[in-house]
Amino acid sequence: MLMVRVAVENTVYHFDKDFDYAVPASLAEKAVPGCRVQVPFGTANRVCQGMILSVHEAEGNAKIKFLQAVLDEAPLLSNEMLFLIPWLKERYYCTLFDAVRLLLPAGLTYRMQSIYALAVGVTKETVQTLPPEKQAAALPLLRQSSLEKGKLLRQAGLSPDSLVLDDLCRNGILQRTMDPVRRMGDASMKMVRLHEPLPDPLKLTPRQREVFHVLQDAGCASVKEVCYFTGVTPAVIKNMTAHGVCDEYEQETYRTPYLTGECTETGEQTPIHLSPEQETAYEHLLAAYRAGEATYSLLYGVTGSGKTSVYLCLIDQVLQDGRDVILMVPEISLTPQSVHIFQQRYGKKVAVFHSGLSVGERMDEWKRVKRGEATVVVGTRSAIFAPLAHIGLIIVDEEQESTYQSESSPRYHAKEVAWFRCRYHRALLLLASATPCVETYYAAQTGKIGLETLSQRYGEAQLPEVCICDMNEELRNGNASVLSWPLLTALRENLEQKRQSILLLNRRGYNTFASCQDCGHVMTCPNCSISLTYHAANNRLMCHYCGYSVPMTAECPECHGKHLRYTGAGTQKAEEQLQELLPRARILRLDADATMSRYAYEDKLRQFADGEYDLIVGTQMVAKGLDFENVTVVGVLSADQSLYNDDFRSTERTFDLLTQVVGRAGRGRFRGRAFLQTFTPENPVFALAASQNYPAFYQQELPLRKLMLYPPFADLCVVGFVGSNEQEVRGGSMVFLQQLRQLAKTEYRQLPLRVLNPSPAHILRAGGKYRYKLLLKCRNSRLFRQMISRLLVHFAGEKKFKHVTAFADMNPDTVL
DNA sequence: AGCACGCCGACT
DNA sequence: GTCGGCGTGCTC
Ligand SMILES: [Zn+2]
Ligand SMILES: [Zn+2]
Repeated sequence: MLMVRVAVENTVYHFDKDFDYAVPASLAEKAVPGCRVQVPFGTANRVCQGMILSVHEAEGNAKIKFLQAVLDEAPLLSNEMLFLIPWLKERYYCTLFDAVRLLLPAGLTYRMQSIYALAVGVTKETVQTLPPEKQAAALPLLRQSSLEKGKLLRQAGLSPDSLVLDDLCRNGILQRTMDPVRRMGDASMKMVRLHEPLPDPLKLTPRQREVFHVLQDAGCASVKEVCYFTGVTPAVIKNMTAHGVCDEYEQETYRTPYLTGECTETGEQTPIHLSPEQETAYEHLLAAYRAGEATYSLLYGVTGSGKTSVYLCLIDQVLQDGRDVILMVPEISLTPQSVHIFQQRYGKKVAVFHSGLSVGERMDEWKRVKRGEATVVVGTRSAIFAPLAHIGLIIVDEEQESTYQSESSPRYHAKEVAWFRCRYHRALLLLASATPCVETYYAAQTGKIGLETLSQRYGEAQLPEVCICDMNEELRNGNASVLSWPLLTALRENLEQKRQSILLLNRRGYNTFASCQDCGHVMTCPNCSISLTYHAANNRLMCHYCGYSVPMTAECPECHGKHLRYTGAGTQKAEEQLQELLPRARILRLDADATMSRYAYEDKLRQFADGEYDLIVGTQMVAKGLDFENVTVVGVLSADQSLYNDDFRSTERTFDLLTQVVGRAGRGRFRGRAFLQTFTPENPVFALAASQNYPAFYQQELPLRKLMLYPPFADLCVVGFVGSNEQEVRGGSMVFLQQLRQLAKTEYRQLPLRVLNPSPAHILRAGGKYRYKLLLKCRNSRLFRQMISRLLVHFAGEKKFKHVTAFADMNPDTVL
């Protein structure tokens, strides 16, 4: 009998596998791997969708059910993708169908919809004998023969999660059928504007008044934006809507400007002149690519060394061979200008993927790639799954960016997926950066992957003058403001001379660390060497990796002075101070995260470039994308929050940021100046960033990683526990730990493993749920993943903890 | 997760 | 006697 293995949509990790189905003779031709199917599943034979993973011949047995329908004419997934599915499941602890969803553009997957109709023989009279609630639910079906679940419940005036319909089905009054429906609807954003006319009298709470003013200024804005600018929660806006002060509505996200920009069919291959250094790197990489085996290299090139030219030359060659290319870039640098470089050269062969695409646009691009019309894919994280058939080269630009790993399940790492694809296609994987992540540089140093270096800045662009501002000194001189004297002076000069400046605030830090005002010593955990966090509740300093804690005192353990202070909260409100200190400056508040629509963001940047603002104040992420002729002063208001964040990567991240800032100041005609403000100027990271010396930073950081057993010398696995009852969540984490210990000392004895005690997550409560976490220093091997997988499956089956969910995340960006 | 099967209390 | 409570176990 002809059988298929199917990844079924309605599974959960703890019982997910490929399920066998028999193929009825009528579908024998159509049932091909890579096609979606409709199958009965579970005791109730609920109809759901699945994906055929493989076809085989086998004996049937009583348990086997039959495929109901094949939903695609031709397979949507290639062989490579079909291999990738179980690989994703094994590495990232997701279900097979979760993996399928990653590979298909949203909008292509169907949603199964429940359609209700009156059962045969049920009449008006039967309905009228029913109790009121049931009657209400059945009445609309006397007028319309069938209705979708949501619509029916709405018409009946019942809540969307009402169970009445199921009851009616059981009583034989209603009949339910499942229908596959295309997930429709484009990416849209919730918008809000003031209601016309406004209610009279207009009564507003202080928070509402803030929202009101923002809306008066802006006319309309996305709910997210309003929340961001005013700091209120969406509930406030909802409340105002309920009182008729404003209206909420959906708006389709703006079509991205650079996708509609015209470009020639084939593009123009203007010749590129490489410097000797670039030429060498290019030749080496080309040779590695030509060798015909999968290869993995790092292109380490200082800021402004012209990595893009090397990319373009390589891409030219790969395309000439008839093979395809993926270029991954961080969201922030996927600007119209950067995309234009590629569109100009490769014309319509370029497909662009990023998070701002509407469902329809994403689908169009996906189809163009699938049909082979686009062979160069430029995009963010999800571009790694582009359905290219003959990959020759994958480039990961700014490879240290943490956005290459997904922060929602499946928590895949795009760089790992890239390596999977390069192995499959015997292609070249090229990671590139001016500040590679320590793990990557280590792999290059130890010869695990190739290394090419570009050490010269292109043209005559010169490094800016860097001023490291000692904020302790400022305090002693009576300056308690957010701007040090040198920075303030520079900003005023710039205003005077009509030049522009950029200031970076820290993203609101979550931790309040303790430092000595006399010697600058920062309190760290003796076990983990990360900064300790001050907890007001018990007046202690705590380590959120291992739970170590000490009482907070005023005495510094280093210099025994009495001025140990905790900082963090209270250093906000920097923006207000800025406006006071520079009353005449036209300040542009900018944020690169999802709070602002892409359109608004590009628009604002253009206004800045046109000189409509004097100063950008942004969070740190903004730093990367900015490149303006007229900007000659760049300042980081406080590098300390980032530097002493309680995370083992905090030094690396801060070095990355500061290096970018310094590397970008003054790229135009005038020499730039960079100001780095800190309470601990003696920290070597500042001098290293000022001189753009990544190798020296690496030499300093690596021994610390080794000593403390952090990547690249160990992998860090976080097991998270979430639930609404704190006791249960805590208990769950303890039981999980016990079972882990048991397995680790018996069956998995050979695994290197160090377990840190379970502890409350950094933000214990989020969204009404309590969260705990367990940290494991391990080696991310197949065997280790098998152990974790078994534990997760077993935990999901524990009746005692059925309200607690556990998940695992390997080397996450932040440790909860 | 969802859903059926199954075994006990309070209703006609 | 039975309707319906939710404990238990399975998903090709
Ligand atoms: Zn001290
Ligand atoms: Zn610790």
